[in-house]
Amino acid sequence: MQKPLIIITGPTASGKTALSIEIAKKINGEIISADSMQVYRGMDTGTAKATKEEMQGIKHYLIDEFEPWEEFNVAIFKERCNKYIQEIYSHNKIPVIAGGTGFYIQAVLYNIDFKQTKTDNAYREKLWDFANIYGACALHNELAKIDKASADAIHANNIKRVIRAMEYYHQTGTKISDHNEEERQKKSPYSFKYFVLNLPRETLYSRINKRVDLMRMAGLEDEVRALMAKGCTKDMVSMQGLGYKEIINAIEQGEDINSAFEKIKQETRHFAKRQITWFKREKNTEWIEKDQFKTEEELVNYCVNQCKEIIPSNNF
RNA sequence: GGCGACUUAGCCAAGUGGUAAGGCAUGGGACUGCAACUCCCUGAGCAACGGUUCAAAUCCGUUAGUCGCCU
Repeated sequence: MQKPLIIITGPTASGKTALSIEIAKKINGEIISADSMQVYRGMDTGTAKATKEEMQGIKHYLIDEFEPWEEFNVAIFKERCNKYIQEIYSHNKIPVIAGGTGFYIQAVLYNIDFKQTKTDNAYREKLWDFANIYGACALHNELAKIDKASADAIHANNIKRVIRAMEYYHQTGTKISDHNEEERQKKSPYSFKYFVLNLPRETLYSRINKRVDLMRMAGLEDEVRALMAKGCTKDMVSMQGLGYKEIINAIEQGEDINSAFEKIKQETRHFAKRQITWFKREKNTEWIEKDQFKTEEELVNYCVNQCKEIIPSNNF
């Protein structure tokens, strides 16, 4: 029998964290964060991490589990997340995945296979060099020779994806396009509820702007300086996080911090838009238009009722 | 009141006689081991009116607005 899984996601600043905690409280759940940046220690205000008090005693997983200089990616996420899901079931609780990284959610929800191979950095670099010397199109042509379907699907300028497709072939001898096709057919092993929290665009954008102002007041700049003092550099994946890369740049280039914060707002708005595009494409989602609910309580109750459809009644 | 400059998409901005570059924003989209990443697509007929010309955003005139200087 398929086990229950609750997913709470949506664009940044839509209120996922608070909602997930309220729901977890009511359905006897524990939360697994699906956020590519909250996994890092020391990155708190910039990632809008929930505080201990806000968590209200609900157990959270995949927050503060890695140092900012450690390697982390979907494959690692999936492995850990699966482990925690089992652990939560063994406590007779319901796993609630909360966070805005759609790719990570997809990986777990559809049990995407990432094979056993490791990232091949040397090979990736070799291809990067090739692209730098001969151009993105030349690299893309190389991909077309080994995997025509991928080359057709990936734009030549998207070097990162072109490289991954080539790396896949290099490591497995099979085409990533075939692999993706297979994975796409998969049915979820879970009985799930996939909530996508949303707000009118205008409201969302003004919440984002306000939130960045609050992060600034809460000392985001100091947080970044502290990370830099610990040895964090802008080429690390963790430092590509919104708010981090802009401030590092401003500090290193000696640029105006005000414009750095304006840039953070702008890029966060762009990010929210990309997230929405992602969730629109996902199947079997339940969109929650937050402004249709009069109170937070009404919203929580609605979601909890929806969850009951897939949760055994002895959990309440 | 006089003199001068300017007026091109939501914003910035090229074009100075041959049928409107570019950037940003906005909106849409892709994404299956870096995903808060990376990448793609997306618009106006040039303040208004009237002239000159085969042809005007580009030249001339009038009007309006904006800015500067002067009295």
